[in-house]
Amino acid sequence: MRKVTINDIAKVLNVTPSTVSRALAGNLRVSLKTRELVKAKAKEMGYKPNSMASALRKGTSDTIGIIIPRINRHFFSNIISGVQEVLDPAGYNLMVMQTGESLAKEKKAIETLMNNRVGGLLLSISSETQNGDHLSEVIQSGVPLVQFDRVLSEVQSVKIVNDNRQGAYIATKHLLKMGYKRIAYFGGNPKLDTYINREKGYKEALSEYDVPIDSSIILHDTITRITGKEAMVSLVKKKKIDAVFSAGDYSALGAIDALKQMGLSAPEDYGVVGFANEPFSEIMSPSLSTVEQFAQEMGNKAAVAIIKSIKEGPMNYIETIDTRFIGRESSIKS
Amino acid sequence: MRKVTINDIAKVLNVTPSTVSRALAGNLRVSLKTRELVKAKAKEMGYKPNSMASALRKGTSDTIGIIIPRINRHFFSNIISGVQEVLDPAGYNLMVMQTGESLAKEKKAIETLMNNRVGGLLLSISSETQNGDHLSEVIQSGVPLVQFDRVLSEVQSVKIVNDNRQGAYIATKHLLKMGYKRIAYFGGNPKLDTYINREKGYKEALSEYDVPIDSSIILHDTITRITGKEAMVSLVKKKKIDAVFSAGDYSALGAIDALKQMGLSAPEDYGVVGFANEPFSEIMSPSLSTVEQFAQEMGNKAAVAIIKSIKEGPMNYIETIDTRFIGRESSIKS
DNA sequence: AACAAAAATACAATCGTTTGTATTATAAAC
DNA sequence: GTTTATAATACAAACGATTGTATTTTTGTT
Repeated sequence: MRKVTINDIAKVLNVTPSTVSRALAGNLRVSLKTRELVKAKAKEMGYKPNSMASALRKGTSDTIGIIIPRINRHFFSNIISGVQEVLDPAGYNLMVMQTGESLAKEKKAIETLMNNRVGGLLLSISSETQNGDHLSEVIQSGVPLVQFDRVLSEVQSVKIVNDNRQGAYIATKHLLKMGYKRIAYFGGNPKLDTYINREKGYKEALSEYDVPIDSSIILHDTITRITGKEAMVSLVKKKKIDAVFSAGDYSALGAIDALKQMGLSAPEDYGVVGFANEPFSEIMSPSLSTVEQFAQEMGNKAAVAIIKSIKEGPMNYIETIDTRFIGRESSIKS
Repeated sequence: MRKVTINDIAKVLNVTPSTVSRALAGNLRVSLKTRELVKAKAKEMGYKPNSMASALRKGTSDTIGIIIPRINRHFFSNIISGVQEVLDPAGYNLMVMQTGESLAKEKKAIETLMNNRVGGLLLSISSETQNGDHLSEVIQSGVPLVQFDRVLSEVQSVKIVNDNRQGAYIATKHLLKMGYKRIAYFGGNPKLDTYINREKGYKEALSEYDVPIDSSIILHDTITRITGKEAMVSLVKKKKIDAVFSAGDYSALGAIDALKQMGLSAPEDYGVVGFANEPFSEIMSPSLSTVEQFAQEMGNKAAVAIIKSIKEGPMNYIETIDTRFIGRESSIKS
């Protein structure tokens, strides 16, 4: 019941293992006749290549590692799906690691993947990660790296990101067009590029409409349903705002919770726009205006980039994916 | 810049590679003194084990494969999360494969994982899968198998499933208690155990309340938002029902879409209960009564089972996880 | 001090591929 | 028909860890 190996095939056909290996790989150094003979025999004998042996000898495998903060987040699971869409037909496998936003776990994940001799590494950093010190091993070893969504700009690699600035800009502009003037900003971790850029886009739109930027209504770490709700209650009480652009849908949802609780509503009393197009944003009532990010596409691009990097050596460029504004009830006054 | 190997350490310390290997593995055959010496030197030299070499020699790896229909589905991504929660601290890695509900892809995934000499296999079958023929290779090779959520009962393995019957039973009973009498059933693929059991639970509750079972209001393959809406429109027009128990939240959402469109509402005119506790079910309006499945817990249990199977050899039992009914606006008449 | 028993380490084969180099077989050239 | 070029295959050494067996060293006993 032992597995059939290349050597077994070689013995049966009275050739050497090297010939079998080359034949199976389609190497032109072995004649067409033998190539076909070997392939047929391999199939007949039920040969299954041992990826471990191959990886050991070659020093690299057909497995690609991906590291993300959380797999059970709509955005990231869609990215994975997009990655596999490309990797699968190309013959690569995917090993998934989660950091749970912890730098320590991120380091461990990188180490594990390196020990497994992955052919390439896809990474979206944890919110704790401040620099690329822990990536030096990856860079030095020559294993190609592709960063996506949350990237460290200091680290040399392909970077695939959303145009967060543009998305936030359009969303904020939309609110301005609808006549809202005092628009709050709810952001996340202010150290992440993602949120830095969303804030930039927000400010840019305000400036364009000559609306003064008021730092007292620009909030950070206000990205969950709970914190969004609390912030909204407070801002409404202070009568400081007439709308919110939230850098996440959850905090936008929280804002709407707050309005409902206070007997107010969107878009009549306050305009609300989120970011991410979470599945619930369309379903909730009022439905939530938001910015759609193309996660699947991001996954596709990251996968294409890693395959290219594997074949042609590490590269270094940034690719930006446009976002799309989706206007819904929460911000469209009739 | 070459990687440090066990042999390098051996040379430096003037011992043999076997001693180093055993020392690093904590084997008592090597003296405490050498063990500590080796470990220290390994650390000093920046030794990183080569998982491939180890896997080749041992014939198995510390990687566990998981096969699911779709990763970007809330339920499954939460299972993965739960699996990793257990696997991670135990030193196992996870390789994730998606079938997209295709049997052909499922076969390929199994082959790939077997070629990668995974230590164990976690599987939730595709909706196309009818039998376990393609699993014979796994069973024969002795690689432990754990099925979860969607399982083939004919195949010998650990099986971790939700108590779908119980969940459906409680949900239907709840509708009956609320005074609804003519309750439709919206199901999925009627060949999957999952839906067979939900239908069973539904019927059981009806029988208990002496409500006759009417096959004209028992619908299969009605599990998406669209099909749920269409079915609801049709049933309401025919005045056949006063409530729906849907085996999925999406079709329940569709049913509510239908009601809204016809100027009707839940729970006043029709009661609606879903299944799955999708994130949107709490957020939508009216909020949706549903049955919560503990995906994370299922993942935990599957992971524990696979580790146990790896250590103690393949096992064969079924573990059932209770579901929990969550009553919300869509079915609670005041 | 001699010997047995136990502990520690060394030796060597092995896992299944891959790949550079050497060798043999075939074809082409004169 | 010999020489040269080319195609096809064989040989053999890796890749890095693991593990059964053999050997050496240490410890204990009398």
